Amino acid sequence: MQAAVQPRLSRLETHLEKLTAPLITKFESTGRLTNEIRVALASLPVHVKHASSGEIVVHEGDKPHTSILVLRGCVFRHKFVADGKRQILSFNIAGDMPDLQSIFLETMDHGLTSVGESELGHVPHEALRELVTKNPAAAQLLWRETLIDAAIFREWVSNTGRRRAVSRTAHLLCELVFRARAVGLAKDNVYAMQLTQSHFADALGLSMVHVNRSLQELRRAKLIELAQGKLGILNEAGLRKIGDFDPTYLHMPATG
Amino acid sequence: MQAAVQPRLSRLETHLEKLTAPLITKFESTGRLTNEIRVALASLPVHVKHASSGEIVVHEGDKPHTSILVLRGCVFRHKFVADGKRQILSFNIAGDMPDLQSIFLETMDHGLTSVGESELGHVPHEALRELVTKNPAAAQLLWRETLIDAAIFREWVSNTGRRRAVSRTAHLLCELVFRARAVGLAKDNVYAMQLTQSHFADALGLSMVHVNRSLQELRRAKLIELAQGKLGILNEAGLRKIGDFDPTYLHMPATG
DNA sequence: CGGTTACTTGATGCGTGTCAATGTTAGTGG
DNA sequence: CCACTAACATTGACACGCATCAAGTAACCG
Repeated sequence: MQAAVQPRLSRLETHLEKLTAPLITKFESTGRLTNEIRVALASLPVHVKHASSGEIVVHEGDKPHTSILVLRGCVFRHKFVADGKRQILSFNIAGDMPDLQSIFLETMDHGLTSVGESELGHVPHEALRELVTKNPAAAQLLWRETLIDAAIFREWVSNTGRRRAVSRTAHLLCELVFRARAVGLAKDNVYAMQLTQSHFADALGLSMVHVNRSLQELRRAKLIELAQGKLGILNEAGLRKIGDFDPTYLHMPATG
Repeated sequence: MQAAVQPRLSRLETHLEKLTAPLITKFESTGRLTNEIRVALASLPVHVKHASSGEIVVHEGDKPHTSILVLRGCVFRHKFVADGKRQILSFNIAGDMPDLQSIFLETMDHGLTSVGESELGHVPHEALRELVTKNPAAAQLLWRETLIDAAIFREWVSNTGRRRAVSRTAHLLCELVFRARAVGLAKDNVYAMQLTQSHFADALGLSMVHVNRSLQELRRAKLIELAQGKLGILNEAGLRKIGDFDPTYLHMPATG
């Protein structure tokens, strides 16, 4: 399957099995990963590219022929509204495929930008389509990922629509930590991230100034520490309470 | 395939081929519907139930064994946040499967309520899973539906996060009319709907009072007529401009 | 025809945005 | 190693969009 669609080889592609590792790790925790699927995923052609800080990797309106698998770093999806204001739609870390939907939706309805430096695996749609046509189990695993993606959007609609600034901010922090933990990126309740308050503002539908004040309120309440790219959760129960955070919507295997 | 999973028969089920008609009509316009898929969809077992006005059909937290296909009427998805406020996540009309995601996401992260009286087809997950396992083309058509669903959520995040009340309201009206048109439910730019201003408020993250004032502003500007359950678009270009509405996110076949 | 539900209107206050200045930190080159 | 710079974070003053409260009106319904 792979030979037909193999793109130009990068040096890293000689270690194919390693490239989809973050994806496989993620699926493993769900208990849905058979050996057959693992092999199929591991043999997907992946072309690794480096993205620099702030680089727009995919533009709104593009008609891409690959989907992106985040290997290292962090990216975000975004839209622009009429007056130039930006809305961030999701943050995505290692193991996420933030534009997987483009395999069946021709035109990108949003853009994709790298937060800091990141490494992104580009997977040809052709290969993905062949995989999901021939391997229903793998298809359903990927489909499920896009369904969780949608579930997160639903929660963001609620968050933005019906919670006030402090609660909204706390909710986002909870989500980030939960998802980072699930892929082993948040040890000891500390998560290294490079998001600025400006990113938070655009994700939460708030002004940067107000995000700053909301974060201060969370710090004053001894719920979090946040400085120099390190987010520390001091009181998770408290943060979840303020953020009205119930992780059900993340549809993780064993989250109580 | 069907015999194994056939649920108790309702009288209407003797006309199986008619029940998935709204779904098939919708897919036909995309040009992706082969005869084989049509037959497969038409032979899905569908158990028709009537839902009364305001009836909660599926609750948040449920673990359903069927997905719902709207046959007639209108339903909406919703979540509740800590202080009891409600957020509406989508409005769904004939041909929509608002909780299709439940085939792979065990727990409902939102509820489903009927707006007025409606007729809902319940399709067993078992039959759907068998269909999508044996028929990749049908699977991809359904997958694509859930991807469009997600695209609409993304737009709602932007709408709620970054547009002000009047623009937000106009945007929602545009979306409703576009989607109604796509399934033949909005003739002559008039769409019959039973949504109250309260529904709009919960969908837009606004108070009912402010929705009322926003609608008045749109009426004063001669952009819409809205009364007695009839929404009339008087100046579509104007409404789209105010609502900053670009239908790309609906991923319809031929929308300019 | 009385009760209910939806819509409308006005008055008031709060939450958040905007503007503008300043502080802080990290990176850079002389 | 320090001056310079740019990006990010913080603070205060003020304005405004929208929520809330409350009352009233119109439409619908059995």
